[in-house]
Amino acid sequence: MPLDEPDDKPIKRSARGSGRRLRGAVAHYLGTAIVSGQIAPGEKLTGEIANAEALDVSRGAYREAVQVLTAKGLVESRPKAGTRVLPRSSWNILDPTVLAWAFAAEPDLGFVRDLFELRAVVEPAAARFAAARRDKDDIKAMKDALAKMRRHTLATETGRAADRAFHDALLRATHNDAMIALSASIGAAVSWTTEFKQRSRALPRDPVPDHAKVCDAIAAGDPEAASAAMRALVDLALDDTRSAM
Amino acid sequence: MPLDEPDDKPIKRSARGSGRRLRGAVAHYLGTAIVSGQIAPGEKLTGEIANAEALDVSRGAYREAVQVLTAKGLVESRPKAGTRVLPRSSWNILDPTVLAWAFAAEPDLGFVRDLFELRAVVEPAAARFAAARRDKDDIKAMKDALAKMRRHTLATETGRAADRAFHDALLRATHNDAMIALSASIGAAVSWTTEFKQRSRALPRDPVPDHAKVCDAIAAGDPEAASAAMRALVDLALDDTRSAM
DNA sequence: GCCGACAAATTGCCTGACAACTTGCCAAGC
DNA sequence: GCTTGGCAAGTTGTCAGGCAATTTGTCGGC
Repeated sequence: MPLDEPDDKPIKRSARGSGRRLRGAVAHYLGTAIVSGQIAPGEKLTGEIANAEALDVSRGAYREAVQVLTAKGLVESRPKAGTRVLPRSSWNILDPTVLAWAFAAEPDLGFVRDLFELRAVVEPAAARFAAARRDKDDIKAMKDALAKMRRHTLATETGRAADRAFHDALLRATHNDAMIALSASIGAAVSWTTEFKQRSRALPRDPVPDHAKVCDAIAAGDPEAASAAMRALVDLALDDTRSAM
Repeated sequence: MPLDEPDDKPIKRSARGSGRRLRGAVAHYLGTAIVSGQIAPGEKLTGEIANAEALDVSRGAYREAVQVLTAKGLVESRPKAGTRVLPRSSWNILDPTVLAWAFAAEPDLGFVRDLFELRAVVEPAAARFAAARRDKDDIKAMKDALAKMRRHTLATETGRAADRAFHDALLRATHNDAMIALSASIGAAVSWTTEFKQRSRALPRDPVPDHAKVCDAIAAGDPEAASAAMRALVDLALDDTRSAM
């Protein structure tokens, strides 16, 4: 008589909804565990057969998940040595998925600061490029996002999505693939700083005018004004975030 | 009597040396094919069984390779739909491996321009941060790289490696993980611009003094001077590269 | 004390089969 | 004619077990 199985299947239950396959769930599980520091760099995780069994998945699915981690520079595995967590410096932290793992738990404040600094460097310059290169569609996308921001405020999720969409449209308007690739990372920075502001219930400022100034300068094709307006926007955001912490 | 096998095993032969496993070779093969445009976005590649057989690898190994591509945003695969190449905008173009694939063949000039622009934006700002935050080890790393650049010139591969090491050390000196993560991407930009200059045999300038100025300003802890020196360096590199093309 | 060979442990790869999931067709109904 | 529902087929997704390849650590010899 076979034993019944009172155990929950840990992975199969958790977070299997959003079109994410089984290996995706495993990757998410391991990825968050690593990024959050539960498995420190240099540590070696348990062997494939044991770990796969522990998570109640086949070895093949487990391996595919590990390939994903390897592809993002989180781990490295060699025969007989096992698979080890690599030092933080070799992680692809700007990868959208890794970013999502990092923000799944309460994110490290130092890292949020780093992202914000990157944003402060890139966005004013991006605004300059955007003003020089934008086309009709770019302007439309930015104006649409701006309108949505006006309608729903930053208090609603739709409003915050519109905020992200605005910055995304701006980066796309640079017509520079390298900067467009930074969109996800910078979007994360935008999201989390507004998130902090939101929490402390300190929303002293209406963000729309600042964004509108940037938008207008870009539409007008004035690089210097666009860059300056964006710098002002970022500086204000920095002030607000500082006072919220 | 079994047939002999006159066929070369295409993947197993090619580029299997550098510690790269079989799945790595397959990923490289597919990755370069996609990044170089041989398989255009929107196209769907042949089914797993057929393609795996064509490459003479097992389906499991082939799938692990595809997982890597998926992790880097190059493809997306769903049951019954097959696996399709995603639009360029969703590729993780700044991922070191993707960058390597992009530069495996003759790289797209427009993309090199994009990377260079990103470098021009990030590096002066990074120099500013570095001047404010560098510690003894950072300075040592930069000085070492500089010394190596002096010894072997940019005409040798060791010299170019030292150049990359210099810029890498500079970015690390920012103590900003987000910027450190850009090191690989910016390193690629540095590499390829000097590569162009090298080819056209136009090496009008000794790069060492410019680098030394940056290094000194950072060691002195002068952010403005560091930023200015780096901007000058990048501008000169831009001039040289322009005249080389 | 250094160097080389060997053995064990772990990942790497293979085969074959079945399950799950979509898509696209096709028919029925409005 | 258009929409809607179900149905079937095709492709990826997952499973199981076994063997090969590779590297590390150790043990013996020099």
